Parts: sequence; structure tokens; C-alpha cells
Amino acid sequence: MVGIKDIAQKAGVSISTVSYALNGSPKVTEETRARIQAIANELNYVPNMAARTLKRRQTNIIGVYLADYAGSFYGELLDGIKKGLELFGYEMIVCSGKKSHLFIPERMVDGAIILDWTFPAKEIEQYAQRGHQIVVLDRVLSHENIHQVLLDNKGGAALAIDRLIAGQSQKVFLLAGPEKGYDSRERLEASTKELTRFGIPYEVIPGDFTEPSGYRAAKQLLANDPQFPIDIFAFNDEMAIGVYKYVRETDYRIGKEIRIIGFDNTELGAFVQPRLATISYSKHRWGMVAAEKIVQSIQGEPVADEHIYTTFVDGGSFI
Amino acid sequence: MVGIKDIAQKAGVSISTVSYALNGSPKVTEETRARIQAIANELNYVPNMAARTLKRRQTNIIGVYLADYAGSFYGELLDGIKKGLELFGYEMIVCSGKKSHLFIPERMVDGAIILDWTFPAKEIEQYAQRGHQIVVLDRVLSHENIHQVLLDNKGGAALAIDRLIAGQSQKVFLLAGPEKGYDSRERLEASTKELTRFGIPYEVIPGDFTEPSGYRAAKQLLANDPQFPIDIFAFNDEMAIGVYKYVRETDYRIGKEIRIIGFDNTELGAFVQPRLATISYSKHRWGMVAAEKIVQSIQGEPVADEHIYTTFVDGGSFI
DNA sequence: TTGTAGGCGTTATCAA
DNA sequence: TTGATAACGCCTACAA
Repeated sequence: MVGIKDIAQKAGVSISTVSYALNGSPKVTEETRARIQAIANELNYVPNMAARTLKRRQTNIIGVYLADYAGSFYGELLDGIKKGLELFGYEMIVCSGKKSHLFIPERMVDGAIILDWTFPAKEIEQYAQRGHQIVVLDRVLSHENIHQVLLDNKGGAALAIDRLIAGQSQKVFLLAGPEKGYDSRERLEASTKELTRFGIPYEVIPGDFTEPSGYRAAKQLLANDPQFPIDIFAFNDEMAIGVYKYVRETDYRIGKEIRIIGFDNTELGAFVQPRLATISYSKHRWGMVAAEKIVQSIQGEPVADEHIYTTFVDGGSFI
Repeated sequence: MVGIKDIAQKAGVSISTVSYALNGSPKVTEETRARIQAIANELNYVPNMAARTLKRRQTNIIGVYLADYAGSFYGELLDGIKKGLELFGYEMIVCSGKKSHLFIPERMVDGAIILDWTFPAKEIEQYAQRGHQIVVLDRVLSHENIHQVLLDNKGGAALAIDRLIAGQSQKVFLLAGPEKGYDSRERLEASTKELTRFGIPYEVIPGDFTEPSGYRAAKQLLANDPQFPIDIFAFNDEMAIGVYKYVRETDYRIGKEIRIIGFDNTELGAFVQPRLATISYSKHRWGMVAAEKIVQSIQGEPVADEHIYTTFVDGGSFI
């Protein structure tokens, strides 16, 4: 491995001079700087990250933690985070799985962005307590080193419910996500509140944000001699797609006997026929804002929590 | 930050004893080992990765390089890689973008798995030349430090063409991917060879593996007063979906006037109606094998290049 | 069984 | 403007 020592030797200077030159310090002549740079290039020198990190105590890398890599959902979000971090000279690495959590206390990353319901809150708080900066996208945690960029779940749910009501719905089935999950809880709370306000009866059907759970829910709903139309607000598009799948096996039609609104505006929802009506938000922006927040908090600037707002997307699945 | 020094002090022993104890060396009493471990836990000690790496000269991290994070395509593959690496005690980080390439020469990662046509071959070879181990999934590079786990593109293409021929196709439109891309080139070569062998006329339509390029291709095909049925072999599912999108805007029907076979067996292709006939392979296995190869080559074991085989998946889009 | 000390490759503080 | 040198936190001969 070629290090600054080799360069120093070849250039006939000391290692500190090399270090200065390579780091663009004004303490060396432009001439020697150029000469040393040339030698460095010639030798294909690349600084050893471990050594540099050991000394500087920062890596300029942000870790993004996801529960899994499935679904086209994450694509745009990661893109947004990456673009955002680039603006500040940070690199992004994407991690998943328990062991990679250690990157945080090990100081392999300067900060973390978490969208992973699998990541225990206790653990996050512990890292924050040790002084690590963290931005969470899927929960609320109160700590000076933790900040959040959250979806406006309540606003989104209210949008969906308002549409259902405008569509003369007589009863609404709320196809919920995991009970302990923040997003699902918020959507549920806002939905029931809004429905109650308008005096519309509703029923909560448990789900877990996966397609199969949507499929099962649809099966169950149609098995019980239902009253049509059946109006469903699925707390994410994936479960809504599961409903489509089951309904497709019957003679019922989405948008007629079964009316449904999703949440997330995924690619698949936009492709199915009829198009899935859903709640949309900019995943790209979400990522950009998260990146901005983590950098700000690392740099010790004051950072305010922020929300990502939602809009309603029309689709043939509802009216 | 709490280091072994702090532990040593609190335990009243030297730092080396702590190091030995924490690393399970047989050079310390089980008793002191337990005592030191207890103190380490109490102090929430986590080893500093930079320092450890500097000394050990390895991180036990493999970098996976992707062109982007889009599409559900990568989900299973990454899952396979992660699972595979776990078996050998390695962690995975997912990277994208030019700057993260530096992780390789910087020794931030012990090895790299590359599926990123954006990553210049020259650069890969350069890193290999410096002694870094690399596994590529999307090209053939000849170097002792580079190994490949490739799709059996030719076999897959032949499968598709054989079906088309069995379906009495009179002419086949080959909807190709990027010209310089390895996968597309292989599929094209095998397709034309097979078609020529059977004396079936064909026409190559340029595309770039994106949905819009499939859409455009369909538009173009249908504009020229074509002869039905139009038989298409799209070199990936995404472009095939583009074809679906355009056809849907017309009165023609997929599976009737337009018959099409894709490649990749993506989730979306399985969902559309009629189901997209396509070439399938195990992305999970692909990842597992890639993981195995990179670890083997890091550990200096002999490693043989391997192929991932394909199968045909029936769908209403063809016959 | 435990302690001392040198070194991993850089950076940064002093002197020169 | 440069050079010698001490950290950074951990590992590991070698010595005790």
C-alpha cells in the first residue's frame, strides 16, 4: 500500500509537508504542492480512510437504515437523501440488519437516518444519549440528538376520509397496518376521528402493510354477505393491491362493488386498472429534507422538525 | 468516548489485558475476562472501528454497487447477498454514485460486488490491479482479482425464442437494451443466432431497458401498418410493461394482436393482465452466490466463475 | 497470567 | 516554508 510516507520519500520532503500539500494547506509553496500532487497521482495514492478517520474523528458518511430493500418505495426516497447529502459533501451508505446498527457507536457513520420499524426505539435513544446524531422518519422520539421528518399521516388520512364521505359512503372499512407502527397508528387515529365527526360507521380490519394481508382482508370482507358498495381505506398501496388481487378472482369490480383508496402512491398503484386512488407525497423531497436535517444537526445548527405534506390522487378505484 | 483505556483503569489492569479479554484470548483467566467484560458492558464500550481497522487492515464489510435504487428488482438480490455474507460474518453496505467508489481503494470495504453499468471497467480493473477483490454481475473482466457471477443470458434468450417459434411466429421484433451493455448484447446475440438457425425473420428495435423506451417502441411498431400478430421479445420486463402501457391506449390486445415475452420476471410483470410471459431466474440465489464468491476470493480460496440459470414463465401475453 | 511498548497511516502542533 | 513528533484507539509480539 502506498502511503504519504512513500510520497515523502520519493519527493524528498517530510511526511508533514506531503500531508499539507495534499490537503491544500496554504503552508506550502504552490510549486511543491503541484510536485507532490503529481507524485501522488503517479503512485496512485489514495488516503487510508481508517487512519484519517481515527485522527479526524469523522467519516463524512451518513448511514441510512431500512427494514429491507423490497419494493420500489425506497428508490425515490434514497435518491432524495443521496442528492441532499451530496450538497453538503456527505456520502450515503444504505444498511439493513441488526449488526449494521453498530456502525453508529463505532463511529463508522457520522449520523443516521432511520426508516426501519425493526430498529428498537430504546436502541436509538441509547445512541443519541451517547452523542450520536439521528434523524428518524417513522416515529417520534424526544431527545436533543434525535430529530424527525415525518409524513403528515393525519392530513393524508383526513383527505382520504373526506373523499369517502363526499362519495356518499355509508360505512368505511379501515384496512390498518401494524398496531405498534407509528404511521398506521396516526392514520387510524385521524381516520376514526374524522369518521366520527361525520357520523359515518366504520370497522377496522387488521393488516400489516403487506400485500397478502390486503388479500386476506378482501377475502374476509366478501365472505360475509356484505352490503355493496364496500368502501375501503387501505393504509398503504401494497395492501390495496392485495385487495385488487383477491377481487380479481371474483366477479366483483374495483371501483364498482368495491371502492378503495390507498396510501403512498406507488408505481404499481398507478399501473393497475382501474388506477388506484391514493394519498401521495414527494418521497424525493422527504429524502432531501431528511438529509438536510441530519447534516444540520451534525453541524450543531438548530434544527426544527418538519412534516411532508400529502395530496389526494384520483383514480378509478374510487368513483 | 470510552475506550479500552477507561476499562483498564476501572478494572485496575493494563490495556492489553483488556484487549485480550475482549477478544477472547486464552491468555487471560476466565475470571478476569468476565470481570472486564462486565465493566465493558457497564461502560457501554464499543470498539472504535477506525482504530481497529487501521490495525487489522480489514473491515469485514462488503460494498455492493448499484446504478440506482429504483425498481423492486434489487430487493431480492440484495437480500440474497446480505444473507450470503452473513454466513461468513461479513456486513453489507449498499452504495451508489461515483464518490463511493473510493471506498474500495480507501479500504473501507474488504471487497466489492458490482451491478452497475455506470461503473467504468477501467476503474474496476485498476482497483483489481491494486489488489482489491471484486465480483461483477454485469460484465466479463479478465483479472485474477475479478470474478463474475453472470446470468445465463444466452440460455434465457434461447428459451424465449424457442417459445416464439413454437408459437408459429412469422417474424420477431427484438426490443433490445443499451448497446454497450453486456446483458443486452448477450441476449441479442443468442436471439439472432437462434432465429437465424430456424430461418425466422427478425428486426431489432433499439431500447434502453426503461419503460418509456418500451412505450415508444410499441408506438412505432403500431404506427407502421403492421401485420398481426406482432411478436415481441423484450429484453427486460420493464420495457415490456412500456409496451403494455401503449397498447392499453389502443384497441389492440396483449396476447392477441400483440404477443410479447419479457425477461427478469419482475413483480409488475406478474401482476399485469394478461400476465407477462417472461424469463425468470432466482435473484436471491444470484445474490447468495455473489456473496460466496467475494468471500472466497478475499480469503484466497480458488473461485470459479458461475452462471445463474433461467427458466421460462408462462403468461397470457404470449399464447 | 499480565504489563510494556511499538506500530497501523494520518493529522496537527510545535520548532526550526 | 518545512520537518520532527506526538497523538488517534486498538492490537500483539515480547518481556516480566
